Amino acid sequence: MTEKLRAKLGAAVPTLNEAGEDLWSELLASGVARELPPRQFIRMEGDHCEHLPLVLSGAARVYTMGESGREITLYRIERGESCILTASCILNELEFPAFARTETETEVFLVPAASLQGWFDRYAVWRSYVLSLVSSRLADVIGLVKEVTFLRLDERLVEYLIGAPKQGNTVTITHAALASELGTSREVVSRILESFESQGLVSLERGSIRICDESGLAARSGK
Amino acid sequence: MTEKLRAKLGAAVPTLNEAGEDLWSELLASGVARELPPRQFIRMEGDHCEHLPLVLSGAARVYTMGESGREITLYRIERGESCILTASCILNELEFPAFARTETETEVFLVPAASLQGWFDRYAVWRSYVLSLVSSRLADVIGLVKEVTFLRLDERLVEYLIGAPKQGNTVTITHAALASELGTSREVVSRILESFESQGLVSLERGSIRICDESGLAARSGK
DNA sequence: GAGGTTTGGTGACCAATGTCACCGACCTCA
DNA sequence: TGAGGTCGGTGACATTGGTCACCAAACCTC
Repeated sequence: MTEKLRAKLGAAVPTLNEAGEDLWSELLASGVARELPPRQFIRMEGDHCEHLPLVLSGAARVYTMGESGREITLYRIERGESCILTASCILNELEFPAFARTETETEVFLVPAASLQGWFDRYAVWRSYVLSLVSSRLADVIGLVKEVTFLRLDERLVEYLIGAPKQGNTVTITHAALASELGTSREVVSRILESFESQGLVSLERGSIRICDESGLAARSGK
Repeated sequence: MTEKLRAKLGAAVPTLNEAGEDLWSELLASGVARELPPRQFIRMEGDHCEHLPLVLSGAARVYTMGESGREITLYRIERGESCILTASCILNELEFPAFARTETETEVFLVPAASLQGWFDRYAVWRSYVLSLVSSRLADVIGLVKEVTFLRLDERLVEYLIGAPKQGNTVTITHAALASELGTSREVVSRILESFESQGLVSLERGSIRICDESGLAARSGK
């Protein structure tokens, strides 16, 4: 039982394989694995955080929302990562400034907030795990500021399509979801996609977008 | 000499007063104080970082830039803070994703990159200093994404004016500098300020903005 | 296959923003 | 006092993006 969990954790978070027995026994003693359904909220804006979720499989989306209800994705938490924003909140006693929600069925390992600081002080492996996550988030979000401030929506849409997970050359996402990614509205996304289609860059189907001319598409992001 | 420096560091970074002699002696042995003139670049985009600057007095602005040359301020580094983005870059071996530049005459204490990781492993005080800085930056920048994505410029301008450093009720800044704060162009700022003035909310002078009706101004940010 | 739900297409419209091209006022300093 | 730089005002414009109001097609469930 515990063996299985340990294997899973080790596989998801390679860094932890360098951990000693002491950290492992604390991890396994105080943490709990949990299975979350898709679209389950992990955190709401303003939450106080009582545990740190570490993603074993699946993924969660971290996003924020404007008054109008429009959303924008800040980043995703994938296998092996954890909701580091939670960690920050715990360590600085801040409120959580965003929403986090699973996208697919997601297995998480929950670590109680109380343990975090102590581990951070005692275990170098844990330290570097946490710190490198926080800092790469910081870099991500700075990149996002840059995008939002200086790029047009069509350029951002291209970047999304190019970087998105694909089956072959097809991105499976609805226009509405794409709008929530980018922080805009469905109509605007549809309009831009339609113009891409009329230029032969993509072909559209209900619920998915096939990229026909990736280099042509990429060229649109430059200008 | 060293005594003076130690006092200065301790005064600027209260956390360090909890540090033991071991950390102090390393700090003082490997770091160097330096006086920087206003508008001096500390970091350029793409830099590799060789030392971590810790601000003893003065302030630096961290910003990024679009292709057109427009700028947007990400945050400021004030007394006692350090260019934590530098720390992230050092620890993760990334390139620096922004610009950092002093605003006023600024005293910094330079810590060589090579020392950082070791201190981070050995000294709890140093750890919590670094981690709390990184995480509060993350929260700041997430807030910025939210602003940029969901607020209109006039609302953001109001927020800036309300939060800005003032002498009495006067904010000393040029329209062009304000534009660089917000990531827009000077003309747009002038236009909005002019409309504020015509509503009796502010009064404008060359190089400064006097806030006449703070609550009226604040009301404009809501709607 | 009927009815509800999800998805996306569309046109019209307007508000917000960025850009260009000036000009004039003011400031500094040689 | 004259020259050059900084600061800001302004009008005209084009583009971009957000919103509203529908509708129609595709899909799902019973």
